[in-house]
Amino acid sequence: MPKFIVADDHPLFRNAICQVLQTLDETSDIVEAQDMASLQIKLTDHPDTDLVLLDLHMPGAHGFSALAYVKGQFPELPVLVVSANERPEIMQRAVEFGAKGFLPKSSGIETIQTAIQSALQGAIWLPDHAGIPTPASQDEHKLMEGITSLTPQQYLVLTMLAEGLLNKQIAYELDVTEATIKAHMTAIFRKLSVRSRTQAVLAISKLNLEPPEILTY
Amino acid sequence: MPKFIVADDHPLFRNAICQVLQTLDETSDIVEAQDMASLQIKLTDHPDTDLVLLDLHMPGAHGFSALAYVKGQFPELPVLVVSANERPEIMQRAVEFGAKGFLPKSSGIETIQTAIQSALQGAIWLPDHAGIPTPASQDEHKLMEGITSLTPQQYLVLTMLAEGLLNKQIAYELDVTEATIKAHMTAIFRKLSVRSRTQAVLAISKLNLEPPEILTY
DNA sequence: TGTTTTTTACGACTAATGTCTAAGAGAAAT
DNA sequence: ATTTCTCTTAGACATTAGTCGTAAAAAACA
Repeated sequence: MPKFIVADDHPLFRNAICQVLQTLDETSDIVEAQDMASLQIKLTDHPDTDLVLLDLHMPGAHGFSALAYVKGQFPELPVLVVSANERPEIMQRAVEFGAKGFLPKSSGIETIQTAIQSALQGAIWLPDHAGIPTPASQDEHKLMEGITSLTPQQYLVLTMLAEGLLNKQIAYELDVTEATIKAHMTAIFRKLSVRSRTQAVLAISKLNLEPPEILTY
Repeated sequence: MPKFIVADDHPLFRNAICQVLQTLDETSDIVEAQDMASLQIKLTDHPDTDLVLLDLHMPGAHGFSALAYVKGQFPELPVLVVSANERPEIMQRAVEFGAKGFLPKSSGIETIQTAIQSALQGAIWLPDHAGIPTPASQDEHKLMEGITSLTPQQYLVLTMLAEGLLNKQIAYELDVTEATIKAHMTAIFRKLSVRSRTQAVLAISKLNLEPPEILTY
């Protein structure tokens, strides 16, 4: 009886994935999450999860930073990244950053089944058109490590910073003092190796899915 | 005797484009630029330019913001966007934001010739695989208009802000007072409809080439 | 050439950010 | 039971950021 968490903000696609999981094993225990906040809760509530199917574009998730955060909180938990993105570099990055594989949303039923079973057995799975790996830079890895080391609250503050909110606003939303937010900011800057909120925002926007503009001719 | 400006930071590709321009018309007058700063100079030095071939990833250029800026400074000047990006939405956006067309860097010689001649004659040119237009949002247009209305100095300050520099650092680089940079910042915020440098950075990073995550199933 | 308009520039003032030290409460690990 | 880590807050402090009013310079225009 395998246990899954399906994290995707798109209800239709979440349902579709759940359907496929049912066909794989009738006794599957499936938990759903539609944003990073609920995913956080489900993850702590279900420590015996066998596989997380993670969309990188839910509310509160900023591209690969979401993967880094989950891997940081639950290093042993297998994660299969699910995304509408089809770029080979992105797929390769997912694996490089600790995912068990990358499943494009355009995949057919059989493909989805194969990917999940492969991930459950501990193997890495990538689509045929994933191409040749293009390793991430040293800086990218450093940044991912930094996000990995963030505490849940710090990650939350970072995502709110990435919404363009002031310290004051973040404090109000989280119902804490501005002093607390400042303390979190300082901690975040240290971990991400940046010196200001502006640089922090620039750093995580690099983890979105922007192309490194690889020219070959 | 048509006059061109080829703006691309990649020397090999710039040369390749220039070669093609020569084959089109021996008497072509070709000016080259490798970053936004030099492009600015060349544009003012050569007001009789017939067509600009613009790469959106030169130093000082932040995706479509570079196009917006050029169109703002020289509204009548035809611009053909050249990019390694192959995503249909990006190609359509280029035209929607005022370009005469979009030329993928993977194009063959004949394709490049066709695109340039088409642009010279005032027509819009897009590759076959540009697909169906997916209109930009109201916000995107507002943002582009904002960048269009920036003065040269303001655009420069904005790009340096997007590098994560402090006001103090920008002031030092441009050899002006910090007070001046602050004044520019205020003006930039007004034009982009944002309230802080953090939000300004978030705004222009949206114009890079991020996918609107279009799901079709 | 004279006159707007725009751009660039700056100082003074207020608000927001970021650092440091210190410290209490609670949860989790050993 | 003790240690460790996280989250929280405070106050004091230094720095940075942002607004407003104003003025010189440059460009556009008549």
